[in-house]
Amino acid sequence: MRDRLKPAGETRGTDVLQRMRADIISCALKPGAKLRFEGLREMYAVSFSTLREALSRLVAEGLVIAEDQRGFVVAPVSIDDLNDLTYVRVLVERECIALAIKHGNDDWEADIIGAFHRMDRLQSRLGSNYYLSAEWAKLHGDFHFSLVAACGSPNLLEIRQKLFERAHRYRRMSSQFRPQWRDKDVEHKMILDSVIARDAAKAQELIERHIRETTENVIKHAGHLFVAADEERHSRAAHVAAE
Amino acid sequence: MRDRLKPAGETRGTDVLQRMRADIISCALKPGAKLRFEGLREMYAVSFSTLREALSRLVAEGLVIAEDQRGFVVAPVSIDDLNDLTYVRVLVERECIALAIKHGNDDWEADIIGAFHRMDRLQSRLGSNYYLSAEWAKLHGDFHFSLVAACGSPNLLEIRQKLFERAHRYRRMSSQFRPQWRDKDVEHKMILDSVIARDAAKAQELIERHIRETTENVIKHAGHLFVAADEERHSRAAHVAAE
DNA sequence: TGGTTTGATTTTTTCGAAAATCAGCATAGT
DNA sequence: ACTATGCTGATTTTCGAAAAAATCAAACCA
Repeated sequence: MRDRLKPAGETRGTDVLQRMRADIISCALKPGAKLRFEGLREMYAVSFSTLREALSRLVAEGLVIAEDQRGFVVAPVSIDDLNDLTYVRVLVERECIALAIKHGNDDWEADIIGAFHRMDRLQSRLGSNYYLSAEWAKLHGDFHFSLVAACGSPNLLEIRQKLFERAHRYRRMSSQFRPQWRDKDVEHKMILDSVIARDAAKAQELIERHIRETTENVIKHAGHLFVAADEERHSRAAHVAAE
Repeated sequence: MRDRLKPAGETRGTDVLQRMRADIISCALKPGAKLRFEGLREMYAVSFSTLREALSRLVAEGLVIAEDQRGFVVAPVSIDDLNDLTYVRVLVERECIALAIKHGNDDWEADIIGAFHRMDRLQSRLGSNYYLSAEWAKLHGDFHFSLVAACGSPNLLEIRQKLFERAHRYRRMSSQFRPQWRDKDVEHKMILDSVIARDAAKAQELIERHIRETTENVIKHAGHLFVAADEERHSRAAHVAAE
């Protein structure tokens, strides 16, 4: 089941990278955990070098931290990190969405509406626990990307994407400790409308609030985990693969 | 001469990464050039895996581009890329400097003045061709970093640093085709003064102009190289190590 | 001629063994 | 008792050979 067909021209290292990224975001690999090669080699069924390459790439994405001569560690989570991440995300997303509204054409609008629809439909189908679904998370990511896709700046979009994925790990962490998510779909619809109406200032305002409120919720519901995860790293950073 | 003493705890891969980054920025490895392993292995005297790791990390910095199953290529240069880079840099640097002015303390100010002094002195010593010196480039980078060092956002600083280095390659390219640099030291002094005076709006304005004017100069003096470099990639992307 | 297949060659990617380094523990010296 | 030193086992890092994939060119057919 793990050995699904490789998309044409995809390298094994790239495949491991993606699986590992997913595992870090889903916290199957816990924040702060030591990443020992022997364990990972079994877990992902690849060699040292391939593993090392994937790890190096994850370091660049900020999901893994490397210390020369003493291996790799899953990037720890902390309130400071989350706040900084939020700060930068607000800056970048505001810029992206303003640019997209300026440059976007009809196709761009159509893609947004389509992405929203897909996300909305799956949400209805899944019921109140939609936010635990990996598939919904994917569509949610697609929707947010569609909003800024027409931004026209490859560099800004790339930066945005990396930040989004790091934030995703925090959202994911909190979603497990939260009885009910707030009405995000209402917010999404409002953002959608403001974008289609080409009201840049309003879209910026809404997206900023969307990001900030999510962060507040994460801290409220999962903040207690952060310190624990960090302590774990210092005490017994052990057996990751087993869990 | 190449095998200088390794700083304690530094890994061979990290060492290669740094040498390669320097070579790409200095265009010893030309934009768009195919990076063949056999050649690089001789050039840097390391094994395939180590090389591969360094390359992967450079991909993350945007200095190298990887295509699965068909190797690595030095990131090409183009006017579009430079313009986009400039756009994002203006956004990021403006934010950084405003934050630094807000949060910086006396030590921060002292570091800036020190960094400017070092740069200024070397500049006088080197005379009119200062901008060709690698050492001056280093101090120039240090000065610009010192301006924003107190910004307080690790994420923003990291993004800034990567963008700065990519832009550095463009500056470097143009510097070889330019008879005389403009009076950057005057601009630097003005930025310095506005920062010490804690005039955020002015500092933002000056740094933006500094970046934009540099870009304009690069395009004017080196723009003709960009297309050529790109064509080269398509036609005969050959022997890099030899040159 | 134009386009496709085949096979040899080059280049990239993967592998696991070997070397280097680190962390923990015991021993010796002050 | 306390720091320094040297061992031992665990872990990371490096290596180059072997496997996989792409490229190039000649041969082939329509």
